[in-house]
Amino acid sequence: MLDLDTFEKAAKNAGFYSLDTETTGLDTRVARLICITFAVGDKAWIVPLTSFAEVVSLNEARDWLNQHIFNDPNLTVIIHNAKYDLSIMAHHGFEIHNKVVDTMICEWMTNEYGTADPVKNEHPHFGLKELVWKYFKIKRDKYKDVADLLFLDPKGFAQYAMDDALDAWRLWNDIDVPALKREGAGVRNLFYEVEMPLVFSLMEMEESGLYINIEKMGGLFKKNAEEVKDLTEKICKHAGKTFNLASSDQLSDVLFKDLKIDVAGIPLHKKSVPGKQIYSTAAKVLKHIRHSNKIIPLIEAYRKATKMRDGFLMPLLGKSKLSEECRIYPEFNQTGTKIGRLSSSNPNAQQMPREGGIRDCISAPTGHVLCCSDYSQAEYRVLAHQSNDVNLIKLYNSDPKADIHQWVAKEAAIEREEAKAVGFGLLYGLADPSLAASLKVPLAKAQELRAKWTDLCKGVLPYKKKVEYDLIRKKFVETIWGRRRRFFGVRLDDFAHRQAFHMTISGSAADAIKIGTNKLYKALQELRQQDPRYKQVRMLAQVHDELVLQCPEEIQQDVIKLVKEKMEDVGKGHLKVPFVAKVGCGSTWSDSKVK
DNA sequence: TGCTCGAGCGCG
DNA sequence: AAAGCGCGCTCGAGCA
Repeated sequence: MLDLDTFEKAAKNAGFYSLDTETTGLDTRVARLICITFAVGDKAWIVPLTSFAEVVSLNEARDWLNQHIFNDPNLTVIIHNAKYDLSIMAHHGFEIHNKVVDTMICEWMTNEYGTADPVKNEHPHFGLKELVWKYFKIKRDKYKDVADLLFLDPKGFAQYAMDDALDAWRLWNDIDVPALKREGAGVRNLFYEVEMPLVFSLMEMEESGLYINIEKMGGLFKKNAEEVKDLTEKICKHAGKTFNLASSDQLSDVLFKDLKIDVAGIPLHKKSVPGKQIYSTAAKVLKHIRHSNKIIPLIEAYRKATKMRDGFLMPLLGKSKLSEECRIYPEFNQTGTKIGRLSSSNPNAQQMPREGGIRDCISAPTGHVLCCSDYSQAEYRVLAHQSNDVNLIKLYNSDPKADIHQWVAKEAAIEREEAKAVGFGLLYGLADPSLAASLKVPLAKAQELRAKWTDLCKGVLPYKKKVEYDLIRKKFVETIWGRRRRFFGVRLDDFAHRQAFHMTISGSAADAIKIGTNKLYKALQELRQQDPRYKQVRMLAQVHDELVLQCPEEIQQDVIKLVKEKMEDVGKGHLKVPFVAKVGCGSTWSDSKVK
């Protein structure tokens, strides 16, 4: 059953092997290994560790594999979703020093739609079994359908486990290697040099989690509960009846039927039918009708308070109380977006409210501080580079800390808020009428502001045109580093134009922070060898242009220096403008941010 | 009870 | 179709 000697020979002969694990759960902090499987070509091996009639002791497996397989830096291990398996393996004492290629990430980089239909705007999936069906038309059972086999039919379970390793091998060799060959050098380089190393930073973040000051958050929760109760009573009194305030349908009836607020200009819901009109009660609508009835500000306050309760206080308190360390453990998904950014979930660390005190409750444990690195105007620096605009390039080179909105405002003799709205709208392709609405100015004024902006930065519109041209000619667009977003089989309308343009900007910024994060991680690994205090410096979270770390209080000044140096060491000698990181430390997430 | 969908809203 | 880009989460409503 074992015959690991033949595995060693085969792996070393090929230079590659694939690995998969079966475990008792998805939480890497508590899950236990059931078995490890390997494949080389069409041969597979299994190391049964628990639950089988005959098992190998964990110590024995660990010693042998660490010594014969995992310590070889010239071997490449193929894993589907390596972050998970490597994390489980690390928890069981395996030390894997092989090169890693992740078939899930490779799939995402070479086809960001995964098994979803690009035309339907579905949420992409990159599951091994779905991909095996897509490419090989092989139907594999889902884990939950074979979990019982472990006891009823161990041989069947073993086969299932080995199939995963065989599938990963096949996916890499038959699909991914040719796909990487077809793609540009940019995609290949990003895959091997950016995304693969990044896996280890994300493992560190997921392992570390975020410490919650439960007492402080409990205080917020108590205050919030009183607020919600008070507002509910007031609103129902105004409405003259009790109803479910969380139901937008019921609220629509109260506002526009009972209270007879004017419906002119209010958008209808999709499910509105001639007999039953349901009007939108979104924040934008409420703001618009705020002065037509005293109930509106109460509803706005109620929405804020319940969003806080249901979206943050309840789930964060619940999760942190489950953990002995008072921590929440957000996941950072490397294949979660179509533009190259990360996404986060369970809970989503990338949507913690800036206002309302949540970030004051996310803190560092005693003796430590949080360290926060924030790229200054990353997207506009990318725009400067991509558009080759002389003024923008001059601006950021003459003053690395320049504020583009301030500069535009001064040069064009407009308000900073106006300049900011125009600049922001430009990145997302905002049309003039919407710009006018958001600034509350006439259309002509909005057009004038936009003209002033594009006149100052003459390279921007031609760059936008270039992206559209590329899109139509090649059906994909690229970031500075060559990451691609494809539009195969998609109508190249204005919507696609906006998506494409935005991807080249935000996607480039995403590449940049990933490269900076890798440089920092590498530096930390080296320092950890020399100075044990650096083992306590941990990456905790990434929020698109921001990186959050935790470090011992006494080395915070050194860490600030290191983080700034490494995060700014992006595109040196290659980009036309510098990247600038604002780095600060503090006892909470709020305090650690540099204003 | 469990599923999907849309509305609404938090973040960059 | 979307009509301002990219995400994930919670709730209500409708359905089986």
